[in-house]
Amino acid sequence: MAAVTMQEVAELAGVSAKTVSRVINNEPRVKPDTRKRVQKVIDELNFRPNKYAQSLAADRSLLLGLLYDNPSPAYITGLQEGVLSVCNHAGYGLVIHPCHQQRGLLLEGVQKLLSSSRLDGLVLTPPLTENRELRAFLEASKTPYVLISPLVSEHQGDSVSTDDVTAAKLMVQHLVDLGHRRIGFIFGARQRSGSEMRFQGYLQGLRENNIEVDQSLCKEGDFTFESGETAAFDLLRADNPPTAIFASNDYMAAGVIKAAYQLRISVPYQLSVCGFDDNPIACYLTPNLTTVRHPVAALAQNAAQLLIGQLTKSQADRPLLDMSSELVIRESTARIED
Amino acid sequence: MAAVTMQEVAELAGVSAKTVSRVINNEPRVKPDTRKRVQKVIDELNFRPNKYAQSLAADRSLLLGLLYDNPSPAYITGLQEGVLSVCNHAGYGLVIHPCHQQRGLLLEGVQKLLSSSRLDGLVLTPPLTENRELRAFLEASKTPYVLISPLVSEHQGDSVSTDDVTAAKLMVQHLVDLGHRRIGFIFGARQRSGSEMRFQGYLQGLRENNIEVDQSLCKEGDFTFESGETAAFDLLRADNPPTAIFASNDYMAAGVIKAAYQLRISVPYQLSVCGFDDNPIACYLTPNLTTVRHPVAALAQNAAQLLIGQLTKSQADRPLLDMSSELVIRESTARIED
DNA sequence: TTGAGCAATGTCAGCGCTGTCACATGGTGT
DNA sequence: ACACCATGTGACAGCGCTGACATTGCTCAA
Repeated sequence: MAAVTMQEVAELAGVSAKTVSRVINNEPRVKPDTRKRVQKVIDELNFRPNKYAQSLAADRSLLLGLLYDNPSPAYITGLQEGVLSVCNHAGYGLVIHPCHQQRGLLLEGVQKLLSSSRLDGLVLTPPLTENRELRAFLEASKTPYVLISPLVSEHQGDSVSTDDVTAAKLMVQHLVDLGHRRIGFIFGARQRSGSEMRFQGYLQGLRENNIEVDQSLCKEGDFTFESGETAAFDLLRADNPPTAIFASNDYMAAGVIKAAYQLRISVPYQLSVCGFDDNPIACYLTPNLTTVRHPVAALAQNAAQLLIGQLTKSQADRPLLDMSSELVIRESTARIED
Repeated sequence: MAAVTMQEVAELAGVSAKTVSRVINNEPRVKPDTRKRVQKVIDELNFRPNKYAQSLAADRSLLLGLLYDNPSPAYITGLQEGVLSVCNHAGYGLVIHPCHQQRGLLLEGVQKLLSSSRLDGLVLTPPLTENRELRAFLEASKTPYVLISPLVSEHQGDSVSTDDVTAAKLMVQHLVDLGHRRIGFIFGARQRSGSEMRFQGYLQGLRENNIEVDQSLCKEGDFTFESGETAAFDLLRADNPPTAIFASNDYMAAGVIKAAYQLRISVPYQLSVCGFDDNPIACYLTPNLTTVRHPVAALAQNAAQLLIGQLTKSQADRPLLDMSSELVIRESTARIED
């Protein structure tokens, strides 16, 4: 390995080590000429600054942390890739930290993480974004952080979110366009982010199409498969069942499909079903699921960008990416037939 | 924050910094008495050694890397948690590195990773384990690594694997116990680990039950949903179709379920279907899938343990965890009815 | 009694960088 | 002509820890 050091670069470029340091840190006050010369040597020697020395000397870790306690592995890995891509470009490292709120020790774990890895900042993901205790701790310890899709926007700091209201409205419009007017809705867990927004989108979508809201078509759920199945049984066994069911996420939509199967109701011919999130399962269900795809990686990239901006005080780094969600129409929704 | 340093601990404990260093590194040559006294101060002050200083001084990063290019997010997050749990206990950090073999630049990315993060060792996961170029590079750069579920065992270094042969045999036995004798089999991608072993298990299972192997019941697949669907169509439209289909993974099993649905063959009443891996989708399918669960976290923990042992030359750290797979019987397999 | 041998601890330089400050240079305004 | 400032660069200490080696105080065989 025999790693190249700044010294060697400095000597070869005929400058002091400090100037090399200035170049790699993009400090101003370096003559463009010098900068170019140094950069050339850096490239030639394939020099990479020793992160540990950097961190030690500058007392910053160049590390971000990604905290999560989310049941969807696909969502997690999507976020990871997004954050990582920004980190790599910005010379930061990423420490992932799966939490388990249920099992307690959340705070202790985070505390340990912060003190042992000395992270520069954190990215919080739902449902951790709603953990007041955690937020309070971070505020108290003055740890910079950004939130991804927080429930409430009362937060004074940085956060990024998708526009679930618009997305849900789009989905309702899709169903209405297919001729549906009795559209059932299954809530997600009330305290989790997204739930309420999705419902608002549902309401707005109906309103825009002059469809009266029927409370009996709106059922509680908690984002789990089982809750979707139960809610669907309720809806489908009622006197005047819906011709379409909009579940607030894909897991619940999968439950709806199962309930329909058991009641010998054919999807999509007798019942249209749609979900939300575009979880990988959407493609594996029979029939595969019409749903809404979120720009998970873009969310994560923007969050990381924001955080790094906050850390370096150089806000105007690069423009944020588009974060609009997209309707993915597959097989589970169809024109009404009966 | 005002982090506590070794100096402060040393003064309070009435010893030199070096002795504190000895304690936190578990070096011998420290009087039990002294060790206890120092440890007490460490606990009281909640002292955590500065990793960056440690790394810089000792020229080791205390960092492991986890390389993957696997399409299953659930598998990935499972591995991450396993490796992390060991890392945390051993004072190591983890750097995750999603790769994209297809898009090229794999080697370049790894090279960059190694030189910028100076990882102490790597954990390779399938299908990266089969990348000769990568392995050659690691050997050449003398980077310690362990393999998870490699295809071939010609590897002289460390690796951990599940016993897919036995697991597949268990599955066949389960089907036979339900009365099936014509059992279809769908291969995974030949070059990927597990494929061949699963087939061997299938063959052995049949042999043990004195069932003759019917080549026409064995179809090619490549671990994708579509390949499973296609293979199932082939199998089910044949003259003498199987009464059960054993797909080498859950994605293909989902494809089989879809094919059966389209052919109006009821699962499990007219056809039993089973998968392999216990991917989360197994629980969301209708009917939900009988499959084989792997101890993913245990695999990862053992791999990390092995790697750290290799790095510290102290092999006998702690015993490895059990890595046997387990049959998970759900709704998609049933007694033969016709 | 002595010195060899070892266990337990300390001393000190230095890992590769960055912060601070000092210095050199050249352009301005008066 | 001078002070004054902005710009570009370098010298140097030191971040918190560990490796190599030095030192101390034992024990124990000859």
